[in-house]
Amino acid sequence: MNAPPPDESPEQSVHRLEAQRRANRDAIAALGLDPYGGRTTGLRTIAEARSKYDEEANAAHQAAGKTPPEEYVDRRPVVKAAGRIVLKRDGGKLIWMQIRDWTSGPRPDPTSGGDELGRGFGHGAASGSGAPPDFSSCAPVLDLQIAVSLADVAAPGFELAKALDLGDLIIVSGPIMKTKAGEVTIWASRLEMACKSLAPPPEKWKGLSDVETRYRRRYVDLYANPETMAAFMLRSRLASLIRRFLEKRGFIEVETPTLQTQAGGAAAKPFETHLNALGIDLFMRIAPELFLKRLLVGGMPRVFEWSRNFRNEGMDKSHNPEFSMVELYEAFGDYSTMMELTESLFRECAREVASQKPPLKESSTEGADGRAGLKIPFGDLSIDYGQPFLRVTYSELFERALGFPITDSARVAQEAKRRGLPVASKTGTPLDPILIVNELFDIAEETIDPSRPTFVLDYPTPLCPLTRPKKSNPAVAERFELFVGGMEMANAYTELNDPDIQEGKFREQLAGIDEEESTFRNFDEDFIYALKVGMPPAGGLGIGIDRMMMVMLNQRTIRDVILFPMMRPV
RNA sequence: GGCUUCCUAGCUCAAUGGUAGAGCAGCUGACUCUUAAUCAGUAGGUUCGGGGUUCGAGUCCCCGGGGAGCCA
Repeated sequence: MNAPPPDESPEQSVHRLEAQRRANRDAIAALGLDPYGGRTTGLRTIAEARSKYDEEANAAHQAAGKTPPEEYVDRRPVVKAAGRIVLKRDGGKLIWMQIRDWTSGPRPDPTSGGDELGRGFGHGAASGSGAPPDFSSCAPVLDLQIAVSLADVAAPGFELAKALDLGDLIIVSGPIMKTKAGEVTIWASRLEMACKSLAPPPEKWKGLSDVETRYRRRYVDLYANPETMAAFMLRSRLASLIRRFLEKRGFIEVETPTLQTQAGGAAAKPFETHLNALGIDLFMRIAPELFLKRLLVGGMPRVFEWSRNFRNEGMDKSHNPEFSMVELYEAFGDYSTMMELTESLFRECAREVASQKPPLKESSTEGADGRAGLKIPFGDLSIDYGQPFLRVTYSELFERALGFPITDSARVAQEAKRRGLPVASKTGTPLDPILIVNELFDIAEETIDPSRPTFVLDYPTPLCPLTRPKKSNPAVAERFELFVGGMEMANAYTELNDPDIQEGKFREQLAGIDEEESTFRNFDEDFIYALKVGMPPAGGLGIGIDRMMMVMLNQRTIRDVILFPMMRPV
């Protein structure tokens, strides 16, 4: 049996659901309305509109009955709000809808009763009258209900309401009142079109749950899944907090080149690109470090950059090819001032997160054993930012985890072989023992308690080409990394400002690289010249913002804290 | 890169190797206080793509695409 031949007309090439929506758009246009709206004034957010509800005025209006006496004045506040239709219940001559805007989010106060819970697009509350809403398994939202009555709405509002589809954006104005069932509602006196939606929305109860589609069509995820919106709203708040925190401490925000002739400041494979105007190859930056230090040379005392970095390496749940890093430098500071700053910054962010209401976070400010604590959930963990962060030196941590000191070269080599780690370079030359130590150090890192933010400090000097060695012990450098939730969060140094030592380290580094690496790693002569001009002693710090957001927003993968994560093209 | 696993209607999901289904969304109709509204009716498919085994493949095998998880 053959299917009927496909209709060749362009109308038929459109999906049937889109075709229906196009027809509804035409119906709206036929009413003399612009399906795509225009500038609108006097709008309130849904949250504001809801807050205007007046109990007394509502009671007076109900008491006035169907045919109110002549002296009766309707005192119910009139509001105007706009939003996306997430539910529509057509009752013949009375049409109910629920609209959503960005103020729809986690309910601010879960104890205030369940009768005003918004529903639709995947986030219902516990069903049943009188049952307290259950915040453990769902994310209730404060959508706003709209009633469009044939008798009360100005023409052609009712015909418009009939032609509306889920997902359309509308503007409604009218008295804010409460229905018999107790739900705050705008009883529409005017209904306007803001934008026709031609794409069918996700399922109204289960929502959009397909992970891939959520990333590829984040715009749908954001409006259909309020906890997604809530997470990114909170990310934005924290970004703002971080900027204010740094500005309060005298740091100024700067911007340095993203396109660089050499990719310095970190050990990572860069993206390559080409500048037609000069006919030269360029690299996307892997770190802003060398430019920010030039600014210290120039006399800027405290600088920070919100830097998008690009690294042409693996992708997994804690790596996206482009990622955000805040890097900062403080003249006359050192790594201990950076440590204090880092700890304060994480604590302030945690405090902000803890001040958010459920259901996004179940945080606690109750400390263990009576001490001041500040706990933020991260998966199965509860990370405490209230207590002082733990501190352990690189060599202590190594010895504690491996059972022998980093100086025991024989056992280091033996252990590396046992674990199948490389003990020689690709060309066959034996690796510096300290590099083997550093391979084994991954094992030590895994022994850090992920629920306690931990500074690992005093890295072996050979691992730190940009860091000043300790005066009391030149074998270790004044560098720390912060670990939280099992991930490396931050990296800081007492910056090396002796141009001769720096040049020596650069040359040493370049001597050890392979052919591939030499295509993008060069000797940065100008940076050395800058150090010759003179850079004040300084502390420098880089914080991996995306990972920090992961632990703050309780998201297990970096893709859930980046609005548009890298995806393979379909 | 290796192993495991997933991809079926717009969405969320079913379907021992034996006629591809449900709920929601859609469409038609009824309904002026609904609450995931309800009721009656109706339409909707390249089962990710290609190949193979088989009387017969959504299901088994191979190749390819995309996602997720674990490992390196």
